[in-house]
Amino acid sequence: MTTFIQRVASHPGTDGAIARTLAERAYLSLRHDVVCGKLAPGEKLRVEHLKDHYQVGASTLREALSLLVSDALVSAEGQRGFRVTPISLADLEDVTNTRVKLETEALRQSIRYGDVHWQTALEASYQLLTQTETQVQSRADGAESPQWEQRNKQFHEALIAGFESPWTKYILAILYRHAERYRNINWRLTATHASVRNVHEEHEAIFQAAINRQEARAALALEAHVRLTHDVVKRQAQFK
Amino acid sequence: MTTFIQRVASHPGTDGAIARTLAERAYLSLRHDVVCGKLAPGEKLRVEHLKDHYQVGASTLREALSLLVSDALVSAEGQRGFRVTPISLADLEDVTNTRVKLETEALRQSIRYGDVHWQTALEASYQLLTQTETQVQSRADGAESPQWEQRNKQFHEALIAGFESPWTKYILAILYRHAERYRNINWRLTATHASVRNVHEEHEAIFQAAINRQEARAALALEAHVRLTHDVVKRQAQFK
DNA sequence: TTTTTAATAAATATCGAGATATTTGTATTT
DNA sequence: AAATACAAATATCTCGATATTTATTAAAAA
Repeated sequence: MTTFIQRVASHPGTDGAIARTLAERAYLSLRHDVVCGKLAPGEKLRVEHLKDHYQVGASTLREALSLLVSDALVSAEGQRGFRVTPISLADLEDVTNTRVKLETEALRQSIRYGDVHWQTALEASYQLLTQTETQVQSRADGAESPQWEQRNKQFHEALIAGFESPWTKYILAILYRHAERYRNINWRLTATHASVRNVHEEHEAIFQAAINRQEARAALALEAHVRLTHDVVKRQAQFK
Repeated sequence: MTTFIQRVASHPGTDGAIARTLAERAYLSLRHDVVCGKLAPGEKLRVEHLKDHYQVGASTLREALSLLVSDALVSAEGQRGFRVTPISLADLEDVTNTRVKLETEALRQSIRYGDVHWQTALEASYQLLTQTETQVQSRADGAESPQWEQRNKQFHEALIAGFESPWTKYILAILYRHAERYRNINWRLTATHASVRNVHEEHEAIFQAAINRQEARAALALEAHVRLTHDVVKRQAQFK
């Protein structure tokens, strides 16, 4: 008898987390496909179709979809099934504002109380991100870069790692994923040579202020950074 | 053939929301039982047992539990089932701090931009809450009051209703539920005659400041209120 | 033509059995 | 006696079939 749950290479975009159940695997795969835009905003999610594609039973797929509902990436309406949560300018602004509020505060606390270990980890993640950003820049290639996505996220996580608040981190992770989705959906338009370069300069400004323990300056730089991303997406946005 | 999903009276604590599916009904029932402490923190949630009690199949119950996972009221560990999320002093403090940060900001915005309709609704909810609180006081009865819980929640919702941010409201609703759980678990110790009276005075202070559009004062009163609730629970806390 | 009603098709939601994994208990070995 | 290996029991997880609801289409009535 073969083992039913195989130790397959995890689906891209799963943060390297090992999914011990099929439901968890389906959840991570679905989440990835929603965030990267493969499952378009507003799209109907028919269980019968999806269960074939994700290779699980109906109940298991519904379990995965239920997990996505509370992430607000999928909406459920009783007796009328699931669909990918729609996008809107108002929602993007709400995501951005809420994120700015929580993330800048977390950064301030992090700078105030972060120890040596926090600083070291931050420097390391900044180095990695810088590497990727200079590469992307030299390639002059606006194509989607999973590596950049990963390292960008890790840099943002490292910034607030000095602040001990699981709840803040949990909420920010959810909000970050939504921001990521908005970025991905408009990626081809936004990831021009120029904007990538800007982003790197912004990252540097945040990093320097954080390392030098300049709370206010770091918070302002982070706010400007998050809002600029929002502005770019908004300017290019053509929500159908 | 009889209709399978009956239009039964909804389970207490379901906010009057009509559950269109059994999974949704089970979710609301389970959530209520976790929040009110009937399902104790850390308790193992065995699907085989619960499915009988909540009168649903195994898959449906798992779906309900999955919804609770993202509310952080239930924790899931792959292949090892579900259990009620444990409580801790650190978590209570995190919940309180995060809530204070978001709720005071929301209140300030609400006061700044809230229109006449916001003010009217706030006054109405304050009246209802006052009624209940004076009744509870006169009864000199520390027993759990579902009506007070409901009106207290509605008052807090009304305070921030002038601030247009679905995300903030969604997050605060989750955090509020956790705070409610901590309150319920220690209810008998905290709901003394004196504390109920204090709470009403605090509510009045918040209300007056909000109505008079005193942002800073209202925010401070709200922070003091939330933190005091936290302090009382903390002082009485005997986490096993 | 427009509106209602009825029949059909499609999709959702639910269940319980069976496959898989973990835990518990027992025997065997060092 | 402690540690390991094996076996039974318990619980989790998964699936496909079935019941129920919603959406679609066609026919009948206004």
